[in-house]
Amino acid sequence: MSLTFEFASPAPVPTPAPDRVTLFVDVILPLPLPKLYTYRVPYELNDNVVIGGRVIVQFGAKRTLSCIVAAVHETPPKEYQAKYILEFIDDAPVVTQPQLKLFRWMAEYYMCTLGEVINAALPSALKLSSESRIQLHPVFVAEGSPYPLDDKEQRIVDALGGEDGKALTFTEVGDLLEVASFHKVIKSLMQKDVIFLFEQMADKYTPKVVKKVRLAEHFVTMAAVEQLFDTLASKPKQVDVLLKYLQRVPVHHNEHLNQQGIEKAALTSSPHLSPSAVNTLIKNGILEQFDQIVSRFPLEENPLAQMPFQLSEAQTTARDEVMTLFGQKNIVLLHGVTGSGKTEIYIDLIRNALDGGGQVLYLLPEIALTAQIVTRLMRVFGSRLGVYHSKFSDNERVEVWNGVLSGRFQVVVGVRSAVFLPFDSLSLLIVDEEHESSYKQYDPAPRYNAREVALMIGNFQGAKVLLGSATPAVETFYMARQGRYGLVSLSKRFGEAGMPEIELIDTRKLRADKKMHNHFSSDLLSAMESKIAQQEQVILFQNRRGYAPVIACQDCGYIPKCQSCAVSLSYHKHAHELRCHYCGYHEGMPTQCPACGSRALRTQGFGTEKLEDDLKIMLPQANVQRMDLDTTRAKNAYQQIIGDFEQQKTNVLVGTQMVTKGLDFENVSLVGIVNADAIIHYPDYRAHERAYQMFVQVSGRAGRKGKKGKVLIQTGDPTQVIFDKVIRNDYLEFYAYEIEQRREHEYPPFTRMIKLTVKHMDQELAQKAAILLTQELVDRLGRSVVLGPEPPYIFRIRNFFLQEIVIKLSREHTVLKQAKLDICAAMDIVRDQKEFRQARLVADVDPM
DNA sequence: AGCACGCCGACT
DNA sequence: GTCGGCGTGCTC
Repeated sequence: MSLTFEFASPAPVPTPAPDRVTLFVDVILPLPLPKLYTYRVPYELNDNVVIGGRVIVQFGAKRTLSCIVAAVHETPPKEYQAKYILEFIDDAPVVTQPQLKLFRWMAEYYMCTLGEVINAALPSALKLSSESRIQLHPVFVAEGSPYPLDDKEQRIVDALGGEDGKALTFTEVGDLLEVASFHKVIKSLMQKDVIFLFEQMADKYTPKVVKKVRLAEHFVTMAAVEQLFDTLASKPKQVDVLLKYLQRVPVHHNEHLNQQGIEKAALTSSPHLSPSAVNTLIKNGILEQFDQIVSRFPLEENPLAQMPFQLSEAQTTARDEVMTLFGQKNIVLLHGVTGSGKTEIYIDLIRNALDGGGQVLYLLPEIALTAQIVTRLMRVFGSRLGVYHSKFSDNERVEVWNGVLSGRFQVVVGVRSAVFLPFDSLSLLIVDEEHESSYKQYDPAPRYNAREVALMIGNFQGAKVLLGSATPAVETFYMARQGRYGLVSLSKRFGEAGMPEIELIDTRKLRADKKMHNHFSSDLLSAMESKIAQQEQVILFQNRRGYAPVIACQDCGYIPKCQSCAVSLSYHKHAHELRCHYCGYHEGMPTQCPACGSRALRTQGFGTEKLEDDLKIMLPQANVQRMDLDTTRAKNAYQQIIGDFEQQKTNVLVGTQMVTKGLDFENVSLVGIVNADAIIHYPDYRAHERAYQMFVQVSGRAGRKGKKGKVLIQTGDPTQVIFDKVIRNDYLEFYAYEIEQRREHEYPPFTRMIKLTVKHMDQELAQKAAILLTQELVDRLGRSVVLGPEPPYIFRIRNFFLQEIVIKLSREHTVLKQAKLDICAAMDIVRDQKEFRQARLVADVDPM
């Protein structure tokens, strides 16, 4: 100890901790990366750390990203120096703890990264993005540049203006120059020190603002108002405006009303008022204009909100049974035939759950989430109801997200992705049409099934889950039969409506007898004719869009195929072009055969478009409308078509799957399934289930409100087993038959499947990679559980050749977990192979 | 996923 | 000779 001081400084007692802890956070980047990344919290900002909040970090040399804080700790990373967090965005979580837990489970279960889950979960407006901007360099502004600038460069400099420091984004520069290669110009300007580049995080959520007006403060007394009218006596237009304002906002009764004012548009757009008078009043300081941030979902308190409706006896019984079963089980399946009034039961249960103070999530397949159902729910739940739909704008989604966080929305009705919303105290989840395959996300990752996710949320949050369907998924019904789920059945239709009468039409026989007219049997045609004559409506179902799936040259047999996919091009008559339904490629319809020059190009097969066309000729008296992906692409087209049909402007609705879902049309008395065989003959184990569900669901559209409906099914082979089950409308019988098939062939629910797809531009390499992958899988899991590799029916999509491997696993959790690890390991081995660098490997857990 | 670093063809 | 193609590897 060598001290140079006279008085020794106090012995270095362990300093009473200066409380200077260094915090680190693990963040989830919105990227498909397998790990979390650790950043350091600037000491002064320790208090700002929020788990589930967003932070901005520098990732790599050039990128600035926003990400979610998943964990906070004090452990400095050993192998590297953590970078600092640049900025904190939120002072409260945007992602709740229960969500983080759920997202971790999803990533593990569906074999993807947390980043991918986060990416799918967050509305993109919550994902800040770095937008590169350029600005004039201060040195250049002061001294100019020693280098000469060319024309393009000068234009950019001009646009950036002088001292005011205006910044342009790259896109803006691109627009300015009208050329794509603006990077060169920017680069050159940067080298000349004329501009510099900076990154700016832009919050993409913009609140909705309305312009409002109110009376300027010093006029808000009776006396002042009266005086005002005197002064304005010679300005009748302005007086009109003021009168209107006072009528809407009776300031003389209550001065405080003035604070809220009214929307400016209410005055300016009124036909009796002059907009310029409004502006004059504002200019003269009599009215004042202000902005107010408003919700995109107007808070209209509905007086009818609590209006009770009467459940039928059957509904009441079912509701009570559900409630009783919830006492013993967390999951209940409500098996109710089409038209049995499940929705009313849901509403009743939701109301009940809300009274208990919990949140409710009500999931519907996309095509079933219609204005019809939303209006109905709005009427009951008013402003407590949030709606989450894929056709919503991003801003609207953020509002729902925030509304759930703030507690404003206690019920959300939504599609698949609504399972990502930040609930933290759900007491009830409803999955309607639980068998629907649209609950499963195919691509991209996470390839989740919202039904399964809902079940897991229920499990995590201690909430009850109600699954509803007229045609439950075989897996679901099995669980109910096993006693794992409660089961409630509703076998009667609501009201007096009976089940429709189903009839098969043997098209093969009729064709031989020359009783087929194009794709219509005379039976179907005459049935349609008579229904239309009786002012009743008809739905025709054909599960194929477009005009014809194939065109062929009559002379040489040539069939136009997609250049990027292994499919023939479908003919779309309206657009007069050939389209690929897999990659979207399209080209004009050729006038002659590209191979032999013949003009004899004929269509083969038929889609909704051709049916619509044929009907217009065969039933000229009918008003025919088509509803499929092609006619509903525009934002409100769907609503338009439904509306027209509802108001009976159309007699016949021809459509794909879309017409099968949850639409209640009271006047439909006939449903025709034009080609049942196309639905049954599908190369996978679920074909029968899907066909059964489809037939029953379409049939369910026939006959409601007391009218007995009729269903005509055209098929080339009426003897197929499945028809028997459909006609007798006996789900149990169908189930009994199907479950045996599943047991015998070891399909779900007796096993759990994982489908691996290998994609490669090179056919041979795709196959080689798949063979290696299979080998690696067999080594780890055993030969018996690995099937394939095999090219799928459509073996090439978007220029990638596909190979599929299916793994059938035991449903035991531990086995499953281990198997997934093994599968990952096997995939990594293939990925690490130099030869297969270009291969893409995708795992799909519980494929549909 | 981007973005940088690094090694081989068609242009000033 | 350089500009630029995209193959490979990393990002706290």
